[in-house]
Amino acid sequence: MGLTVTKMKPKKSYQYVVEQIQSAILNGELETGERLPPEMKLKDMFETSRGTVREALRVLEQKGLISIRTGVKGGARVEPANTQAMKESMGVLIHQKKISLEHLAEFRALLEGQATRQAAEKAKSEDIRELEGILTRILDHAATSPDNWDGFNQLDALFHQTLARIAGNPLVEANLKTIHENVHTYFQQYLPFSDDLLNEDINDLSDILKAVAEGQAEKAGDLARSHVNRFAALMETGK
Amino acid sequence: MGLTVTKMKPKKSYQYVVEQIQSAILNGELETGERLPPEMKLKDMFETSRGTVREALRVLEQKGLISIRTGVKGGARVEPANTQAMKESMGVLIHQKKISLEHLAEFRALLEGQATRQAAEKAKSEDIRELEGILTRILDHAATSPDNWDGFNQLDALFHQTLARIAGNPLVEANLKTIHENVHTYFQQYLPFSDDLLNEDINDLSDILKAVAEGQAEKAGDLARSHVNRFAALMETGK
DNA sequence: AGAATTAAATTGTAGGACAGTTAAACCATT
DNA sequence: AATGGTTTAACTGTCCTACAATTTAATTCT
Repeated sequence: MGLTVTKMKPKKSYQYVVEQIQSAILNGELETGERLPPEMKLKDMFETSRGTVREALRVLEQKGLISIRTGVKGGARVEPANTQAMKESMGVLIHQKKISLEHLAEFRALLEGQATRQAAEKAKSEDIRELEGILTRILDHAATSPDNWDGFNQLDALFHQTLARIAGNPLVEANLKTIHENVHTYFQQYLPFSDDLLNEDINDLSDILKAVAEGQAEKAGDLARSHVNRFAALMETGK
Repeated sequence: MGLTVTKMKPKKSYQYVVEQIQSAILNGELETGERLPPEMKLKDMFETSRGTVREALRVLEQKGLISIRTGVKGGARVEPANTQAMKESMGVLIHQKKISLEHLAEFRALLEGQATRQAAEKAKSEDIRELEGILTRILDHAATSPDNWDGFNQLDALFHQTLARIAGNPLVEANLKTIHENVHTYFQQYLPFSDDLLNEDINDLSDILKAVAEGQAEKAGDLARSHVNRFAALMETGK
């Protein structure tokens, strides 16, 4: 019985609208920032009702492909590529306990390791300067407002995201960004602030930067991995 | 100037509906499979219009939290947790960022390596049997319809996805599935069929399975990585 | 020139009507 | 008593119309 069938379920009409607008966006027929026709016009173009068009627009909005504003010159505009939808769906999965802190940390360690290793291979001198700049800001921050744990974490994430950008693979970059955002949102609570922790983190980042600057790819990757793993372990034990 | 503000943009009313239903689902107040009230009832409960309720339901549907059926006993039902929405948004990103075959392959090799290594660590005897079953089907397929390249690729993907499932990290699993789908859709063209290729692939999979069955994690991971890299290189050269 | 007002374009929300879909209840025929 | 067809009722799917709210641009007033 090698027969395979696909269910013949008729598409709802808003789906046609979604599909066509989506592929226009993905194919570049609609450029980033470009304005879509108003709902009334779309309704005529697709020969459907305004309600149907609006349902389609809601879906496209949720997918992060467009944003909508009211008023004259308002309407739907094509959004630049962003990880918002991915972040949200990962957040939902975390809530649903389909993804645990362990899963997140494991995946993160894998990606940070890869990103850092590649960054060490590819980094140009201006990249190194950029990383140094971020590290300086972190040191500043630690010196001036050492109890602003949140701002500190944002700088830490920026450091890692910059490494990912330097590494040059947008898939790694996007996934890491999503993970950072979700760790921040859901698991920050588990990592209480302490002076030791802050210094430990700064030391780790310095070591990583040093290895990257010297082009020691394997070492840089290993440092990044163990850095992530160590902090994840702290979160899991709750201290 | 350490003042940070969040814009006061009034929420649209469908968003209140989305939020409340979403948190009811995530908090478990609405159980998986449970039926939501019909649109008319929801409209009354939220004191809004049916159109607004429908826009909210579209968003929840897109988020993968509910599914909707027509007819009596139809309506919105809470979906089990799934990675559909995440895969979709990642797929969109791959398109939008025009991610190259190289980046895709690099990322894939990283994930397949990790998944296969972990599968080797965790696989139970029934997992091994399942993989053997898939390999048998592949051999069958090669024997009976050796020129059905497409069906062959699907089985190959199934083998890798099963490894990912055994590995047990849903993030790795979802990412790999997305990549398989996209490789399948966009790059099939670049890898023309040949008998040698097919045999090579079957040999690779056998070796991987052997290493997994013997619990040789590092070896299994390395085999998977080089397997992916070799095929990616073939695609890039166009033959 | 600058401030206040009005106008116009466009989405947001509400309500009503009817068509399409499906599960279940009912009925008829063998 | 099973089988098969028909009706009914509970829903979603689609369309239409009307008006409120929001925002930019144009106009008028001082």
